Amino acid sequence: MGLSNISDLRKKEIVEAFYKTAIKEGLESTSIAKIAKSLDIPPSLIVHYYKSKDELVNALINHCLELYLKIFEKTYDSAIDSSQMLPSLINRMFSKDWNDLFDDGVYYSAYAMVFREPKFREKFSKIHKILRLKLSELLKECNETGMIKCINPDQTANQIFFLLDGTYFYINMLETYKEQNEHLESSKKLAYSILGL
Amino acid sequence: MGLSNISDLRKKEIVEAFYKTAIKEGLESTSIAKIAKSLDIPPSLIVHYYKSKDELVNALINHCLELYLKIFEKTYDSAIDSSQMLPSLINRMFSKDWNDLFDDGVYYSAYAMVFREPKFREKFSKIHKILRLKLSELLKECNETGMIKCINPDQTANQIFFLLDGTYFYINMLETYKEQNEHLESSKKLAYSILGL
DNA sequence: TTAATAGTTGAATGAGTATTCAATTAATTG
DNA sequence: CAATTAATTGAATACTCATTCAACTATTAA
Repeated sequence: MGLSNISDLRKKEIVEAFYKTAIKEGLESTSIAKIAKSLDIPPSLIVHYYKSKDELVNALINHCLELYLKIFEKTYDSAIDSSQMLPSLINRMFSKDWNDLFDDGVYYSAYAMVFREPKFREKFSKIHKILRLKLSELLKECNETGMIKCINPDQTANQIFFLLDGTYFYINMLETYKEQNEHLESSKKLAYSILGL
Repeated sequence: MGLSNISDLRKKEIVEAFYKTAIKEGLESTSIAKIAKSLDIPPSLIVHYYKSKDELVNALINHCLELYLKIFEKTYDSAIDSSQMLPSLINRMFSKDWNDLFDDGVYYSAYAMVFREPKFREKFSKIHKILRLKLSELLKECNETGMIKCINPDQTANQIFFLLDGTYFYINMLETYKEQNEHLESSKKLAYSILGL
């Protein structure tokens, strides 16, 4: 993480202010002026660092996807020993308080842009393919230790993520924590069943 | 379907123009002026029928959700006989050309509003709960005919939809039709397996 | 036919938008 | 210290936004 000069620091600061404002106001209705106000700087300074709004949105999407990836990587690293890794990962993936680390409102707004901007589509697919690859590799390792018997690790990794994404997609519509938790538990069980754990 | 007077016709016309414009330009960047232009009417006429932008967005979300629900209901009705209903439904749910009936870009943009507008959250959850209920009832019927042995139809219906939503969420990021189809096929198989078919 | 209502128009309002630019201050380098 | 570069400012640009309003034209009812 270089961020040596002021320029890079400012750029990061601006993107983070964008992210925070977008959480409150919504991604599409967050203007350069609003970001500037939250940082108490003139709007022209933001334009100085990001030549256009498009460039700024681009930087935000990068920021979001990196954040998303980091949360996953952190989950991987936190496992005590390798044999505990898979169940530990599944448990954390299907738990609401883990999901709360990231703002879904901004995430889905950014995702919606995938349908009109091919470059965003590529970014999103890249990150999600990386995540699937990581899980797939973990499954292969667990296969070798005899923990699981997974015939097609790539396919299974995909299935687990389908289940994960679909579950969060639904529970975000639900009001009570109780309801959300019940569905997460149900999906977690199904995930275990798919893995043969 | 009343739509007796001109007022109701105009209102529907406006919402549909909103939807079509949103497909091309994106939901959040579709203004009243743009909708008006596409209909070749002055913006003030739109405001006359929908007192505010918020009311207009509300009407669009209703329109989208009704459209979504209708697609499902049509799929239900199209089954030749009741014994064919379940496999026929699953096949159509997990096929891309069926999904293409509805614009996902607009759908996810609307979904993103769920995080800031409780009234939209309620609308979305209502529709999705109806869909799950319908599938659950179908599973119960299939249980009675002995077609399947589903211990918890409500939970199973949820799981099928988790898988469905998660699969579409992912394949929308993918470029090639081939890739998309492979994942849909894989998920369809898992759905069959979950149902014990 | 007259009166009342509903549909439609175009112009105007004020606030907010992204972006440009010249001027000014701060930091860095020779 | 002097010269150069980078960071910052504030004002101004042209444009789009949602919304208002008075005037106008159909349509309908009495």
